[in-house]
Amino acid sequence: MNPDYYKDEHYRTIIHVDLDCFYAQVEVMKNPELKNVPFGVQQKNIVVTSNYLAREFGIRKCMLLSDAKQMCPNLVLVNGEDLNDYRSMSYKVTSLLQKYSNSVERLGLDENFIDVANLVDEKLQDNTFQVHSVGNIFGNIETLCQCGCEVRLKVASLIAEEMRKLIYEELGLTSCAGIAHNKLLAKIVCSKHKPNQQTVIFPNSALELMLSLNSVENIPGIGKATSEALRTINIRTIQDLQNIAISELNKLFDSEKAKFLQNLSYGIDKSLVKRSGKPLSIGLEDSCKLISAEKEVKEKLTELLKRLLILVEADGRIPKTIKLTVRKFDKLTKTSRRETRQSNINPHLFTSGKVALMNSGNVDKILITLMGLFRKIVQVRRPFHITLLGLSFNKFNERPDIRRSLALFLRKDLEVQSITSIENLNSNDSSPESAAPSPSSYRESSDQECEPTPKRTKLNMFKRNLMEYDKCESPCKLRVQDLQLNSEKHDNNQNISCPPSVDESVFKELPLDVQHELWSEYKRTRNELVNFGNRAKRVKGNTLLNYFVKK
DNA sequence: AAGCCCCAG
DNA sequence: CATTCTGGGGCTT
Repeated sequence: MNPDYYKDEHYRTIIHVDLDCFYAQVEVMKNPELKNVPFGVQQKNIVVTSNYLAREFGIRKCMLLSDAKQMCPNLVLVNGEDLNDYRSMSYKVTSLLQKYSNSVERLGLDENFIDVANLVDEKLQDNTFQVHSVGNIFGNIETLCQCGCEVRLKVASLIAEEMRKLIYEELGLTSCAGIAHNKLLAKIVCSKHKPNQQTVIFPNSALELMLSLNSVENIPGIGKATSEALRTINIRTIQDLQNIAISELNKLFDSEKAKFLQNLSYGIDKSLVKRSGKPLSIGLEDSCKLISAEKEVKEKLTELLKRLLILVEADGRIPKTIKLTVRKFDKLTKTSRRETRQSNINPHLFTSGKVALMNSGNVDKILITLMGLFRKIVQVRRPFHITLLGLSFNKFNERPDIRRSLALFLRKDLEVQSITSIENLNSNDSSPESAAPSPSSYRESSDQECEPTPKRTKLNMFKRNLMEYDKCESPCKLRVQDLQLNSEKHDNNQNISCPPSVDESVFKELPLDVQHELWSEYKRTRNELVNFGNRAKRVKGNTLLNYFVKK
């Protein structure tokens, strides 16, 4: 038996929410007449998903159009090649779920993991609260674990029901939920009762749930390549993976991966719910039958680029690199493979809003780089065959507007530009001399309702200013307004890392997006330090971080 | 940092 | 088997 099995801890409480046939639900909202007919969502030659009426005919994910039509001659089809509507609805769902926890991880467009530890603790503080569960329970409940996970999971089942109700009431979408002490089990158990239902699993039934998958390729995290590798040493079933000597797995995978895989087979998953933020890349791709002419390539790229620029504009950030993806078809081997090339782009093309973005001259400039990238992949002087073109923007800077307005604000309203005594900024600090001057322009009639003792401190004003920013409509703002979006990876995914040069107590008081901004700025300057050694200036220029460094 | 591969829905 | 249209992450160079 895997030694980790006896050490598995159940202190976490995780909900997995999965929207029912998501694309199909969005299409019904766009066209309610679809509600009572079997229909599928089509991309090129493929039915990528279908409603439940169609599934009764045997329609399955990624079925060929011709096969689907044979099974269900009356199948109605809607085109789903443009993901915009699905994507925007998806982010609305994530935004709703973020009301329950700051730790929400997106998976694809239709799934979210939520770590509800804090909410569960809150609910358990209330002694009048009668603990019970709602929804389906997977497995037996005769020998439940006594570590305390039972009540947490039951409470989480109530939270999951609230979440699903909210998603239905606010957005009209039905969903399923799985509740467990780790992500793996939450995800698997979620699919045990569908659609529009939820299921909780207690740790004592973890093995039963894993065995119900039958084969290793059904374990989330084990894909085609891994299961093929496992097959070479005759591992097919869950039990095979449980019982194989770890030394055998080490012949195929490094020891960390080997351990990870075997743990999965026991339903053990230590991975944390990662806070999802703004996407790290924004891309579009279009597959096609065959392209063999450079002119055609340029036309396709133009169309893709124009669509992509609209998405990037809506995102609000400034992209730094662009990547071209080409799928080459080899007529001899009858196989295709993807090749990519990327290059930096001139940020000036994006700095002055929509006009600059859609300016045809700028589009042309980007197109020239793209065709340059294309010729790196394809010898255009020789015959070539392309079956897919893709574009994506990959690295981003926040738009400078935010930082500039903050810096301006600070310079205007603070006598000193750098904050030397950080504690004085804390609104909980009651020492009288710490109060900052309060310009009358920031007095508001609604003051009394804001905070118990709304002290006019610099930090309060700083936060207020940000709230004002949040309220305003601006073309550079995200379409997904409420989302807590971060574009950085952090050492600790519960809290945002505090740059060592900044006082942590102040850092924690700052709004999340400012924390992100400070951290990413610190990382940039740190990288410069690495590159240039001691001669580099610590923090240079008129940066946000500069206002918060301890002196 | 660039490009490939693997994972997911 | 992959097929669509994405997006994240890890490995190698």
